[in-house]
This record gives sequence, structure tokens and C-alpha cells, in this order.
Amino acid sequence: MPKDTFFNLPEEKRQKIIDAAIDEFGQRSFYDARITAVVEAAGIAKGSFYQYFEDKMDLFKYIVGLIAEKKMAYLNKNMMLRMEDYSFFQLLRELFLSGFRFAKENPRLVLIGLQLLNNPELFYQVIGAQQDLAVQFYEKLLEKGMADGDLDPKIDVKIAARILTGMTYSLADLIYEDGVVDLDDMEIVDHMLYIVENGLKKRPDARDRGGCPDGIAGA
Amino acid sequence: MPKDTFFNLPEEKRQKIIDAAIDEFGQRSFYDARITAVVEAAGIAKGSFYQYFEDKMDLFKYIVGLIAEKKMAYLNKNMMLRMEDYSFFQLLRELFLSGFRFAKENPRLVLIGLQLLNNPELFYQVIGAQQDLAVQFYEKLLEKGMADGDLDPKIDVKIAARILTGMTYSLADLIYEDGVVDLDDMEIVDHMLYIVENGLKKRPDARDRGGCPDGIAGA
Amino acid sequence: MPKDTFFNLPEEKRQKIIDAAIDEFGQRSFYDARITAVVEAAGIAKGSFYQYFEDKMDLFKYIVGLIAEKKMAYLNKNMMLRMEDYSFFQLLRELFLSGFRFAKENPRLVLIGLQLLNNPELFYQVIGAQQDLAVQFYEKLLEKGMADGDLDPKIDVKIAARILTGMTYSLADLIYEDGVVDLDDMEIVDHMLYIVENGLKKRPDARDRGGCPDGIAGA
Amino acid sequence: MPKDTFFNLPEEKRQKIIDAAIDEFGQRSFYDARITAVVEAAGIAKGSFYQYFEDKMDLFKYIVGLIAEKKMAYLNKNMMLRMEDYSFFQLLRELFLSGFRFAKENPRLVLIGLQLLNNPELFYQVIGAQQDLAVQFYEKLLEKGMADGDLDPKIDVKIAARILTGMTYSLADLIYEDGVVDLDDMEIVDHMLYIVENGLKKRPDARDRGGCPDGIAGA
DNA sequence: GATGAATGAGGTTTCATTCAT
DNA sequence: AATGAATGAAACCTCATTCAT
Repeated sequence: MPKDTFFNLPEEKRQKIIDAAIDEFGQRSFYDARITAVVEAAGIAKGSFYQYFEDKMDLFKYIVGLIAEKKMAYLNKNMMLRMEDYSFFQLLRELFLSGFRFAKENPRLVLIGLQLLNNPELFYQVIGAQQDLAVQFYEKLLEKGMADGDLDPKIDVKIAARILTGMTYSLADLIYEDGVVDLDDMEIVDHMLYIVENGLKKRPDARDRGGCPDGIAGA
Repeated sequence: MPKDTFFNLPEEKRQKIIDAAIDEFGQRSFYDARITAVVEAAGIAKGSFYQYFEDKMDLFKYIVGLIAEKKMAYLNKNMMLRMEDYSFFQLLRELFLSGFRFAKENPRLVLIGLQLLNNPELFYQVIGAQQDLAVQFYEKLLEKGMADGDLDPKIDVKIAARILTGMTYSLADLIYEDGVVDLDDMEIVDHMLYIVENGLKKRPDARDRGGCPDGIAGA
Repeated sequence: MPKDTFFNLPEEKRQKIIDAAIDEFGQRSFYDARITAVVEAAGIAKGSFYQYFEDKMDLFKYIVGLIAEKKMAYLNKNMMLRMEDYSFFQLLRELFLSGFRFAKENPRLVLIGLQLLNNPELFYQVIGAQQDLAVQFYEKLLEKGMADGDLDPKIDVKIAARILTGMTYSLADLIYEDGVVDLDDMEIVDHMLYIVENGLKKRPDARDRGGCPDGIAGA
Repeated sequence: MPKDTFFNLPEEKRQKIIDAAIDEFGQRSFYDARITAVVEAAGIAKGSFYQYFEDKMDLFKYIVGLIAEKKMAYLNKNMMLRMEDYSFFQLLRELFLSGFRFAKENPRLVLIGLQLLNNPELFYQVIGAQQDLAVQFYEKLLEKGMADGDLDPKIDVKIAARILTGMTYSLADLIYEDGVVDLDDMEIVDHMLYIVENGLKKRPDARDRGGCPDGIAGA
């Protein structure tokens, strides 16, 4: 956690430091990122930095926290507060859309997040022992969908949660490559969801597919 | 490329260096990885390292090449050579299975590969200008499946390719967390494929879903 | 250019660094000189050096600049500002004398300067594209002397400028070998000038020497 | 001195090593020159080098010796063997001409020589305590000229020897800058000699110049 | 005698962090 | 609270020289 001195700073200065840190962590890996660059961009003295933060990791954790917070803000709050009023697929669509919008508008922040995902050691230090929150959230959502009878009961919830989480990241990747997909935002999300929905939803005539997934195992 | 001197080394010594390098690159990012640590772990003099490799990047490229080579070896060669004899979903299953086995047996190597994926600049230096091969490969496979009439024609191939690539990585993630899923290998793959297959396959009565994905857009 | 931090240093410390640098560059070529030796002699931390200077070249350029500055200070300023009031040979004598005094009192500095002269590549990096200033200056001076009628018109100005420049360096050489010449400073200069003056000056009866230099060519 | 093994080498191989060494020492200072580069260019093994030479310095000394030898070869031998049959100025002209030709045809070798001149420490190690041979030679020559009555008796022999040596180097400098002087070789030498001759030669009416050099001292 | 791999000291440079002002 | 100079560990890399084959 940043020290009190940091939070006592005038809003403007604090923001400058945050921006500088995001810039640096967005361009270089945690280990490669330089406090020197941050303080220069923020226009503060090197010594001051250590009066606001314990060390480099302290700053990184703080920034990662901010990112998570900001990402949450992209969610439709009303919807999230009344989750029980929406169907599984409605909620899923909102999650994808908000993730997409966040990534589109904050590509630098996504990069920082991705860095964490693929560096378990770093992840452990920053996020601690807790499981990946996104996976947990999707698991909960899937359980609800299952309970509501929206989902194919043959699906393994844990695995489906992984797939959905992975798709969130795939979504992010699509941002970084201009022109790969020439649909507009909502369409991209809809195409993804079209596949997912078919993959997950309960269908009345599930019987015609036999004891899947075991049936597939024979292929 | 490593220098000739490296390939002239006794097998055992060469392997020790490779192991040391994999250890280091598996634990730290490319930029953070230390030649010093590699030579110490390998039990060679620092100067010797530079008689085997041009520099740190040279070593890294070599290791990445080894990984790609090893990963290829997990594929069922007969199947890949006669791709036209198999259905889309049969091929997909083989790809997932081989990816899964590789990840299961070489978790350290997967980590190094993942590092590349999320560092475009590094990726460019190591792999060169070529696009992500996995995505390209899945695109080709999907086009074939589409031509064979195995797939739902409403699917966007590029987006589906992303999803499948993403799932490959999700699969890898499952390795790192013991006990998250308590199914055995083939079952995990089958559960994933069950979802994917439902998501992608052509179904006779597609009409009952209306002009999806646009139909979904109204949700 | 050294960084501000260097100029903010207490005079004494700054001088210690300069002295250490001069010592090192005086004893070893630029490429061979060791920052390590400089910081040790100056009694500062290695890191500190890089807070004062960009790199080794930065330090070297600075030292060379100091030398040029110091050398200028040996010139009789009044005389240089009113060059038109003096004859060619009076000016030449002042130049030699100042060069001699500088070399006598700063033998280490002369060494560093000489190093530049015989390393065109280094010279180019440090001094830039400009021609050897000394040669240019002597050319100007000779042209003036020619215009004033002080010099033998048969002389080739460019070649004479080279000779004079070379003599400046010869003068410097005499410093390094104690006792080679047992005259005092002014006498050494006067003996040199005696030869030069006879060599260059216009003489009324130049006719009796025939079409020299071609006449000499027959010798 | 190189070891016997070196002299037992086939002529061709020996020459290749010499060429490689000259190339390297011509491009980089002694300290900066790399044995590695020499052995590569010569196509021999690193270990072999140390069977031919004691160390880097041993090679350097040998090369410098070769250069001196080669330079001597440019002198007109007949003339040098019968020095007493020629006048001071005839001999001087031959020396300049041979120096000029040598420099013109072996610019790389001159560079190596110049390196020595401006690094007293290196000079001492390579040439030993002996004085600069060129200066000594010019001193002898001047003494002879003086005895023969060719030279102005007011001249200081030691100083004149320096000037002449310096001019030899100036001559070398002129080689490196194409187009600075647009005369052909002999003309350049003649112009230099014209100045020198006027500067040094005895003139019948020396009286009209008063007690020079002291006369100049009043300027 | 020839080879070339092995060695390790030593060089420049970077940067997080401390500390005196 | 703010500053920024000082520090020194540690990184990459080069190269003369040795030594086993």
C-alpha cells in the first residue's frame, strides 16, 4: 500500500504519478520497468517517490489494483446488482461487452494485466494466493445458469469457466491487431457469443447427441 | 544460432546448459533473466557461454526453437500428414490432446512460450514478422471444416480461430493448478471439445434460432 | 557535456575528478582508459560517475575542451585582438612562446591532445568535422604575412602551414625529454624561430637564388 | 622476439600472420588491438599464435621492427653508403623523398609508427630507452653539414634536428589528406626543402642580420 | 606442432534505494 | 515533506592467455 503521504498529495500530482507509472509498466516488464523513468515523467524527485511508496513492488501492486477497479467500473452496475433478474446469456453478454470496451479504451492497462497472467511468480506476489478472480466469477455465473436451467447439464462448470476466461483474453488480443477483424465492436462480441451460446446452452433435443462428451471420446 | 562450439560439446554438458537456460527463462522474463545464473547453474565459465552463443538473445531464440520442435513432436504425425482423411472435429481433438500432453509434461516450456505471446516486441525479434502461427493454422482448419460442411456457416472464421487459440492456452493454464480439475487428461479435453463442438458444428435445424448472431444482438 | 550534477559539485571534488581523468587519459589511450581507474583515483563511487557524465566519451570531450580552453589562455590576448598591428614574425613568436609555455607547464595535457592528432576517427568524434584548427590558423597567418610582404613569395602557404604546425608539436616533444636541450625557454623558441625566419622571410636579393624551388630540384 | 617456431613456418603462412597483424594494429591502438582478430584474419588457431609469439607485445615489437626495416629499404643505398660524397642538402633531399615515398606507399605502416610516437609509455616498452633514432640521425647529419660549412653556424643542431624530424611527420600527414596539396610528390618535397634550405644554409652575408638569434629576441 | 575450448579478470553501464540537507 | 546526490550490487560482454588433446 502506498504510504499516507501519497494520499495526502494534491489530486493532480497523484494522478501524474499514476499516469507515469502506467506508462512505464505498460512499456516494460515489471523487472525491466524503471523507477527512474517514473519519477522523471511524473516530475518528482527520486527521494519523494520513496516517501510515497515502499518500493517498486508497492507501486506495481497499487497500479494493478487501480486497473481492476477501473475495469469493474465498465460493468453495468444496475445489472450486476440485480443479477438474478437476468438470464445467464444476458449477463455473459454484458461481461463480454464491458471487457471489450475496457480493452478498447485502455489498451495500456490491459497490457499490464496480461503481464501478470503469464508470470506466475509475479502473479503470486501481487495478487497473493487467491485464485484468478475472473475464473471464480465465471464459475459462479455458470452455476447460476445451470440452476436456472439455461445450460446444458452435461457441461463441466470448471472447464467452461476457463474457456470463458480465456475468451475474455482473446477478446483483448483482438484489440491489438488492427484490421484483423473488420466488424464493429458489438458485432465481434455477438459473433463470439453466438459460438459460446451454441456451445453452452441447453437444447431440448440433447438426446440426439448421445452420451456426450463420452460419445466424442470415441472419435 | 548457437556457434559450432556449442554443438561440438558433449551431449551431457550441452543438456546441462539447456536445462539451466530453461530454468532461468522459465522463472524470469527474457529481460530479467541472467546469463550469470545460467552459467552458474550449468557449471561453466562466463566466457565459455559467449563461445557457445552470440548473446542472451541468441540463447533465447535457440531455446524457443527447441520448444517449438518439441511441441511438434507431440502431434500424431500420421494424422497431420493425411489431414484430408479426417473430419474437422477429429483433427481438432488431436490438436487439443497433443497440446495438452505437451503442456502436462513440459510445464516449464509452456511458460516460456507464453512469455512470448504477451510481449509483441520480443515476439517480433524472436519469431520475426510472421503472424501467430497457431491462429493461422486454426483459420485454415476452420476453412476446411466449413468447406466440408461440418461447421455452422454463420460462424466468423477469424473470430473462431481466436477462440480456439485461446482455448489452447486455457488448456495450458489448467496444468499449473493442481487439482482444479480432477478429471484425467482425455476427459478434460473431451469436456472442452463438447462445448466447442456444440458451438461450432452445423446443425440441421439451425432455423429455429433465427438470424443469429443478429438475433442475439437483441438480448 | 557533463550533467548539471557535475557542475553543482563542490569545487574540490570536481577538481579531483578532473585530475583523475587527466591522469588516466594521459597514461592510456582513450579506448584503454578505464573509468574504474578514474573513480578510484577520484574517490567516488562508480555510480556517481554516471550521474556526472553521460559516458566515457562525455568525460573525454569535456577534458579535451578544458585543455583547449587552457591553452588559449596562454596566448597574449592583447596581441591576438590586434593582430593587424604586429608583423608576421612577431605574431609567430608569440604563438610559439605561448605553445611552449603551455607545454612546459602542462605536459600531461599536451599528451592527451597529441593522442587526438594521431587518431583521425577519435578526432572526428571529439572535435567533429572541423579541420585541424592549428593548420588553418597558420594558413591565415601566412596569407597575411604574404600580403604584408614579409614572406618570400615563392613559398607554398599550405605546406608552410604544415611545417609550422609540425614545429609546434616538435616544441612540445622537447618538453618530455629533460636535458635534451639546455637552453631556457625563450632561447629554444628563438633558435627555432631563427631557422624558420630565415626559411620564410622575403629577402631583397632573392633573385640570386634563381627559379627556386625548381632550382633546388636539380640538386 | 618471435619464437623459433614462427621462423620455421612456411613463408606464405608467416606473411599472412604479418599482414593480419599490420591490419589490426593499423586500425586500433595497441591496447585495443585484438589477437583474436589477428588469428582469424591469418587463419590460424589461437593456440598456434602463442606458439609463435610470447604475447601481444611480442608481436607488436616484431611488427614495429619490420616497419623500421622496410622504411630503411626506401633509402638510396648507394647514397647512404657514400654519404661523404654528397652535400648536406643532397642527403636531406634523399631522406625526405624516401620518407615521402614510404608514407605514400605504406600509409598503414606509418599509422602504426605514429601511434608509438604519441604514447611514451608504449614507446618505452617497444623501443626501449634508446632515443628517437630519427632525431639522432638528423643530429649527425647536421653536424656533418656544419663541419662541411654548408650550414649557418648560428643554428642549434639539436633544435634543428627536432625540426627536421617533425617535418618528416608533417610530410606523412600530408599523405592522409587527399587534395590538400595538389602538387606531385617531388614538388611537395621541393617546396618543403626550399623553406628548410633557406632556414639552415650558410649565407655569405650573414652579418646583415646582426647577432641573431639574439637579434630576434628583441622583437 | 597444431588446435580451439575453457577460463576469469576486468570493463562499462544501469538502477533501486538510502540519506544528508 | 521534498530533494537529488551518493552508493554499490549486479548485469552483459570481451579478450588475452592457458591447457588438454
